[in-house]
Amino acid sequence: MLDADQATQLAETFHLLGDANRLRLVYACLDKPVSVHDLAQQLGVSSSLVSHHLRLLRAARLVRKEKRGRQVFYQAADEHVRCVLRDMTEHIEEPEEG
Amino acid sequence: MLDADQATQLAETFHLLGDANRLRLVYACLDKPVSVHDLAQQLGVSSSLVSHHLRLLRAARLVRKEKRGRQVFYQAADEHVRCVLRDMTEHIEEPEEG
DNA sequence: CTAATATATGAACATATATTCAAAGGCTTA
DNA sequence: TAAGCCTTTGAATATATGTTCATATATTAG
Repeated sequence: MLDADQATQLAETFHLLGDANRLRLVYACLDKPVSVHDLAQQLGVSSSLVSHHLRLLRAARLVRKEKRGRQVFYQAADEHVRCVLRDMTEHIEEPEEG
Repeated sequence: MLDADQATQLAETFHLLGDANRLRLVYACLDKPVSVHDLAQQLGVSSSLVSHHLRLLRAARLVRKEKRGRQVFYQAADEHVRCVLRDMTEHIEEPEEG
């Protein structure tokens, strides 16, 4: 079972992936570190918005930060994150059953 | 990579798990069908609220509906759902690294 | 039929939150 | 030092959404 605190923390983590831009951010740096500027360019949004979102993603340890000179690179935190995205992608690609 | 439509659909699915009550609903019927009334009682919320949430979860095929007499039983849709929840639970239980 | 139980639905509201804009830090080069 | 680039931060706003309440629909019992 799941107590209330665990449920809240889990939900908060899922909530972060529940926004299209944030989800695309995680996807974009799933396998390699990417700078904030490049992430913004890939998504077609402002660096400010990217930074706001990355802050939240990092707080939930969904991405990791790595500073290189004046640039900051982010990448998906661990294998769990990759696995969650992979499974959910399979889920939505599954044809209707029943 | 992930196109905009896929990202939106994926995000919408994650978004549904991003609410503590909805998440607890899925958890509560992860391994067996549970009636709306029992779900409401387990979570300590109204049947109305449960029904609202189940409708959304069902639309995303996160849960399945099964009618028995005047009761309606719901259960988690498939193995992907169970896997996503398991992986994310492991993620939040992981100790801080780096 | 009426009564009772279980579930679903619709509207209304209070709250949360994604986004934008402006400005500030930090680091590198000249 | 100053200038320029990259990133972060804070406030303001428009929108989305979880919850409640009242009501409706369905199914069973008497």
